[in-house]
Amino acid sequence: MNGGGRQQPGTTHGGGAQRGGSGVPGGRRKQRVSMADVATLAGVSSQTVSRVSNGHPGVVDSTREHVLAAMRELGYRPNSAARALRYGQFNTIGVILFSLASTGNSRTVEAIATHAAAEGYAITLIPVDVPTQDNVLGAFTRMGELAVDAVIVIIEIHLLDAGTVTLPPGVHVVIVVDSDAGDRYSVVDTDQADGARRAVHHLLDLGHRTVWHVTGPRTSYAAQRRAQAWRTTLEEAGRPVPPPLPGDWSAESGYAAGLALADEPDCTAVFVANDQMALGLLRALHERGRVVPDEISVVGFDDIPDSAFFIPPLTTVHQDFAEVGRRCVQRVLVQIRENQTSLPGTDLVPTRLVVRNSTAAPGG
Amino acid sequence: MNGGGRQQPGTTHGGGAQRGGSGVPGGRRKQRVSMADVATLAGVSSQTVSRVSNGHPGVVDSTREHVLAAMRELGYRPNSAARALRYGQFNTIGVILFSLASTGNSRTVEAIATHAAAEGYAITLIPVDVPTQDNVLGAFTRMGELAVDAVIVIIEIHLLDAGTVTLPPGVHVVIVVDSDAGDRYSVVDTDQADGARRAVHHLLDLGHRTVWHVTGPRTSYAAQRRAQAWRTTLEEAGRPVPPPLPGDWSAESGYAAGLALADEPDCTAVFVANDQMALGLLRALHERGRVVPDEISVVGFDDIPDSAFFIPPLTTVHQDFAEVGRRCVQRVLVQIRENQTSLPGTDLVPTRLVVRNSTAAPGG
DNA sequence: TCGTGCAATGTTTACGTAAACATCACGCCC
DNA sequence: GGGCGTGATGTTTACGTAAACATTGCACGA
Repeated sequence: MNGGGRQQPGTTHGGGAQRGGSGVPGGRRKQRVSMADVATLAGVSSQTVSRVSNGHPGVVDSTREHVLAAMRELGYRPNSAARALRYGQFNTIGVILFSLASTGNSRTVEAIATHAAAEGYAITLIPVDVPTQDNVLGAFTRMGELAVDAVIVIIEIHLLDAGTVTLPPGVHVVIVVDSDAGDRYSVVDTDQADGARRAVHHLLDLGHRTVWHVTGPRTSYAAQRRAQAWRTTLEEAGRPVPPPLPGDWSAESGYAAGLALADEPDCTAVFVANDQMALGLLRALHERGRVVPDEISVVGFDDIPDSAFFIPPLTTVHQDFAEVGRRCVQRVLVQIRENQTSLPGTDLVPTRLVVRNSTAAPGG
Repeated sequence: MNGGGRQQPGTTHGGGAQRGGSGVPGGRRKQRVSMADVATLAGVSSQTVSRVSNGHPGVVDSTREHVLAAMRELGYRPNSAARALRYGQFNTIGVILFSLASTGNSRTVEAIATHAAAEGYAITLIPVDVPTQDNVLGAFTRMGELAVDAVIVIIEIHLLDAGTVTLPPGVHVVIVVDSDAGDRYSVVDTDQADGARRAVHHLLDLGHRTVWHVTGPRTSYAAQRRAQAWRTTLEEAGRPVPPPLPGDWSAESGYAAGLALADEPDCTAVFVANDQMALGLLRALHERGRVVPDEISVVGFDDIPDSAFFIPPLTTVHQDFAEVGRRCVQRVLVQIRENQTSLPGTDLVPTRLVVRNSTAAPGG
């Protein structure tokens, strides 16, 4: 079979870069090595190869060695398509997300991928550029076709919450991040409310009379939670609640809010719903000659790596995205293994406040 | 990790047990609807269902309608495992990457995912936390097992370049970003040298005598390219070449470089190898009372969204990550379709300079 | 000595799909 | 009007794996 007749037309410009790997017969081409090939070489049945491949007991050492040697020689690799067909599962977790652009999402996805890999699962990514019901549903359909074993949804919308999108029944495990659908689905999220509370308390504790707020987009459940907690915390402390300034997560919207805030003589403290907006806000205040933290204190949310190098270094609420990803995978695996469609409940990952130089007592 | 049994949901075998569903959406289990089921309901053979499913001609309209109706009624979805087994391909592209943490990587991956999806391909992600040869090789092995049709590698290392890692022969298509292996593999990359040249020329054109440089990590080919182009451009202009300051992409390393640079009275212009380091550098200069751009001009690289809101807004080299991702997919698909192992050559995506407020004529 | 029983290995089969081949019905031409 | 082509549909088979079942061989006890 070596150098078999079905070779490709010779366009191997690369000079057989792949030839390096020991004498693998055949070379490129599809021709995967199957168990049958290994079995033939090792002089056993393919079932024995299967047993060795899966670490089943009941194979004598000498036989096992032969098989392993044959596997090595042929460069055998199990065919996951066949395996998936056999078992009805792919060892793959699908991830549907809106965008990788935000730090949070990409960090979460990375953690998901890492932990999934550790458990022998690969992840399949489907981005949904515009989160309409159709698109989300389409993504689910694709996931179904791809026969993933579970789907993790990372989308900041209320489609799921509003029940306008019903998750298709074919996919029997779903986990949603950033959603309040905890009663119906399995949800993992950062403890948004707790983080916001910490931020506001920090500012109040410093002596500020009240705290202004720049929100995230209305469509984000996380943004809503943060705003809600900000308001509640102020109310519980008996402080006045200034009108929230609308933002959309972008530095630009933070900049706009900063310009507006610079003209508010009363404002001595701001809680900004994420670090990027805080960056824009800091620049606006700087441009307007408002000194942070002497005149105005600023607290962000996320603790992106850069925030320690803002001017001034930003006090912010740290989100543990890696932990969120880890718990997503953990939950999903539990559900796969127990073969449950859903495991309702919300799993909140705690936050912590990172105090840097953007906050101080008022009138400092 | 052992024994007691490989957690079969025992009931699933031995017959109809897999029909476990309780009718409720979500209560169903495996419940795979196969072509045979559709065929039975439609009163045709499964082959006819296959023909309808794949849009083959030669099916009479009335029959087709029956089949489609049956599909709808049963919620039929093709099983990609079986399909993959049949065809020997998965319609999946594997992506091996070092980290999603950098803006560039996550944007590139997002673009890859988007364009792949448009072509009917899903992407499977495997992160390699520590890019040792073993880990990279392991990732390839996993990819092989997953039966992806192609692999895109996004790793900033020289393992591939140095030839210490030989890409396994089982996977017949490979594209590498950020590598100089263009002679052996198919490479798509931003035109690093061109971007760096633009940055340096911009500063020289403003009247600066020379330009300092904060580099990326030594292991990054992109960083090397930028540094090389910086040096060459200065030399060609007959300017002195100051000693480069080492960085590692992080804002922190940029901060350190900034502190060092603040003490260089000669320094009037810096080209920083990425925006994050520029952020740290700006803060260091600010702390030391060195005014940007009046005393020192700064140019970054990447044009991350935040850079427009640095203090001052950063002049930087724009990288089109989306385009890089798009071309990766395009190349990979060409290779898959032509069934080539490799399509050597380097595809460079151009950059452009975005001038903001961090640069000015010297002594301004 | 011959079963017995168990451990090691082989054989059959099914998973869902689709190519290749087989059949069937119908209408057309000589 | 009968052979025959053509288009519509059915049947067989293979893809690679692994559970279920079948077979072999050997040790041990009666």
